[in-house]
Amino acid sequence: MLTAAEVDQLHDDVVSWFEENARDLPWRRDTSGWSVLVSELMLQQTPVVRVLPVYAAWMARWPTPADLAAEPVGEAVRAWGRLGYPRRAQRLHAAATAIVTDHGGQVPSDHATLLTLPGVGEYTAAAVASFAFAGRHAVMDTNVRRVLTRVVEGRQYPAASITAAERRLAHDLLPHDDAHRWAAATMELGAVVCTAKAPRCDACPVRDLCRWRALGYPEHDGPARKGQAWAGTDRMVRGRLLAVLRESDGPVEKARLDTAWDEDDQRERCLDSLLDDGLVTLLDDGRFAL
DNA sequence: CACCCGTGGGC
DNA sequence: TGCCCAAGGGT
Repeated sequence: MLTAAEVDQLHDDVVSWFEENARDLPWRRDTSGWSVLVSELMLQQTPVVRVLPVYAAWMARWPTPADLAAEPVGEAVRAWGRLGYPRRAQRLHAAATAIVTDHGGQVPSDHATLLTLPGVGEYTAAAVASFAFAGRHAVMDTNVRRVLTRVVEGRQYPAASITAAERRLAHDLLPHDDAHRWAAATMELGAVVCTAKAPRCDACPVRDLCRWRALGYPEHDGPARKGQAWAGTDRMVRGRLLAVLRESDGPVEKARLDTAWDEDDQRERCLDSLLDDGLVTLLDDGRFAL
C-alpha cells in the first residue's frame, strides 16, 4: 500500500503530467452536460479517433437534448454511423427524451439522477458528474482500472469485472480537491501511456512509484481473458442488416435485407431481434426502416 | 456474474 | 492472418 506522502506524490505527478500533455479534445472544450454526455456514450467501447467526426456532426445537428428528442430515434441510429453498438444511439435518444420530460431540458448534475438515464451506468454517471460539473467521484473506466492495478497492486491487468476492493481503492485515492482533474488525468495516462498492450513506461510520470514496474512487469496469470467471438455471430449479422438500412436513403424491401446474409434461419432470427429491440421498424407496406 | 451487444485498426 | 482491444451498459 502507498503511504500518504506517496499518494500525494502520485496525485501531483499525474495531474501535472496531464496539464502538460492532455489531448485537445472537443468535449474538453465544450464541457456542457450535453456535450460530455454525448461524448461519453459514443466513447463506450469505441476509440477516440473514430468518435471525433461523428461527435462533431452530432453536436452541430443537435446542440441540445431537446433538438435530439424532437426527432425520430431512427435518425439517431442513422447518424450514429459506424460507431458500433447502435443501441447506444437509441439510448442516447431516450436519455435526451427523459432529460426534456423529467429534467427541464437540462442534463442532471447529480450522480444518482444521471444513473436513471438510459445508457448511463456507474462509469458514465461519474464521468458526466465529474467532467461537466466538477463533481467528486471515483471514475473507473478501463484506463483508470488498468493504471491503478499496475501502479498500486503491481498486476498487469484488472479483473474481468469491477471488484469491491477496486472501488474502495479508487475511492481512497480520490483527492479532496479537484478530484475531476485526477479522474481526467488518470484516464488520459491509461489511454496514451499506460496502455494495455505496449505501455510507454519511459514516458510515464509515475514510473518510480509503479509497483508493477518494481516487480519486473509480471505477466497476467490465471485464466486467459475471454475474447469476443465475432465471425458468424448474431452480432455480425445484425451489423450487416443495419448497414443495409443505414446505407439506404429510405425504407428497403425485404429482398434487399436478404442479401445481407445467406443463412436464412440466422438472418431471420437477427432481423426479428432487431425489430424486438426497436432498432428496425416494419412499415405498413412491408418495407423495413431504421 | 456471464453473456450479449458493432466496428475497425494495430500488430 | 487472426487476435486483441477500445472513456460500458443491460439483463
